[in-house]
Amino acid sequence: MEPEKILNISVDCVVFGYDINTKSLNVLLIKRFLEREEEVLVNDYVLTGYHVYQKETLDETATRVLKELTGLTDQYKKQFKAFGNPDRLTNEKDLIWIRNEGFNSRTITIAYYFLLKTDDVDLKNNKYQAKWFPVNDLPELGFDHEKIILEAYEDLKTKCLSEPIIFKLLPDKFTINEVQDLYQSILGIEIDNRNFRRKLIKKKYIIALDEKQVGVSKRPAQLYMFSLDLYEKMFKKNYLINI
Amino acid sequence: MEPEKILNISVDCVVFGYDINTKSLNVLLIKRFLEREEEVLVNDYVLTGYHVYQKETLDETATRVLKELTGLTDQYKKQFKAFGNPDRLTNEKDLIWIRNEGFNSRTITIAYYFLLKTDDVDLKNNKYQAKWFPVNDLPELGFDHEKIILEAYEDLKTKCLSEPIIFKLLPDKFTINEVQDLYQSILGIEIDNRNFRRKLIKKKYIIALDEKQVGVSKRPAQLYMFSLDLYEKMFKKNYLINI
DNA sequence: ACAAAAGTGTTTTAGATACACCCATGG
DNA sequence: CCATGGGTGTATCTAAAACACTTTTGT
Repeated sequence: MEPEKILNISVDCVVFGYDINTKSLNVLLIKRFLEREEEVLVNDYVLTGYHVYQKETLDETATRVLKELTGLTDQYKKQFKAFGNPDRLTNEKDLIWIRNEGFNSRTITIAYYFLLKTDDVDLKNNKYQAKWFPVNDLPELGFDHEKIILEAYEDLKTKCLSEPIIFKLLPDKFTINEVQDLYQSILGIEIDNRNFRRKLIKKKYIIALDEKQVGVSKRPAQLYMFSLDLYEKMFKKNYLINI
Repeated sequence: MEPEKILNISVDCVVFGYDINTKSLNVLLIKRFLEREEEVLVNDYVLTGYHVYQKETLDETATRVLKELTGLTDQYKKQFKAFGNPDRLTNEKDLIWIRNEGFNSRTITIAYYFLLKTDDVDLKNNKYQAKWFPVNDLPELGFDHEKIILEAYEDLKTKCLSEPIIFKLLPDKFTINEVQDLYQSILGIEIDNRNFRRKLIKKKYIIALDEKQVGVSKRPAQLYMFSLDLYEKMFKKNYLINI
């Protein structure tokens, strides 16, 4: 039997997945489809989310939602904002959907985002018809989910400049150029390869491995890993005022 | 008649007020007191907060709460986190209080913080017995409000390094040393006056006025103001990766 | 041998840091 | 005239920015 739900509080999850091959930052969305008497009433995409249970924390709800969608646990997650406008679920399709599902139109959602690798998710036979979309090329979205995604993206852009969360989007072993590509994808900027390379290699917590890429069709690159342990040991808060 | 409340969703407000005279960053707290048959059951402090109304946004709830407590409107506010652990209101005093007030023990709160000047609030005859406390010397707090305050403070510390929100805590006309004192209070650090002064004066949106302090007992200092307009005009996002 | 991506150095410029004394004013 | 806080200048160092060619490898 399902635990008791809180009917007016949900958690919505923006699942960011980086595709290292296409160099694309993607968002995982599920299909929202409803038809009646041959007529398609609702046909768009939404974030995955669910009501909070009476006996769980918000973090637990988020973890549960991700696991239900992808099977994954222990991924980086961040609660970034609550959305609670009274009109956030009130466009026509949303009302049809809500009536059909029987939940509260005045629902407040606590939004999280997750950072993981597209490759880690197997979407074959996904029961929600989940699909990856580039964050810069989203489909038609239900509810206020476009807004939620864009705010998550903004937070990610800011945060990746000051915290080493970028490595959550990459495999354990990566090349310098892959990190650069990722920054460029997220931030939508061009970075000078020489300067970037020097800067990154200088960090003591970016560790050169005794390994190179295998199975690439051109010159294989040096592999590196990120040591969270070393990062935290040497972390020193700097109070640089930059206004 | 009071609008309909959402019984399990509240907004709590961390009201930061800077006292330019004592150079103290303070938090405004209200008294929580309950006695029965001569026995004091609850006697501590809490944040101000209230349930969200059915027909208002979360921002509107926060604004309303601040107005009710201080009479002030149009102050800088920021929604910074939602707190929703099932056990967040379950220590003994909290349960007594909740039973007495008749609200839901599984309440999720959306926490905001406000930035203003201690001087702008008149606490004479305040109906909530509101009182300022230095953020570094808080009294005994009910619910999970100490945690909420500390998280708000962390967010403020981070944010004041990269956004010009510091000026929300100062009068319109201020001296360079007042800004320095404020940074030092918030961050708990010492700053070199010459370097700080040079750096601040160089900014084009820090405007020297044709005015000096009046009524001070020593050499009056040059007054400056902050131009949000100029700041926004010249604002250029920098993508400095600092991990 | 060639295509493709990996990798490499130097110069300039901007800003952070460190540091100690004189000055203007009100009392 | 003196106590107090306001205000000032320079030298060093670190890191960012700008910039183009050579090397390695798989095919």
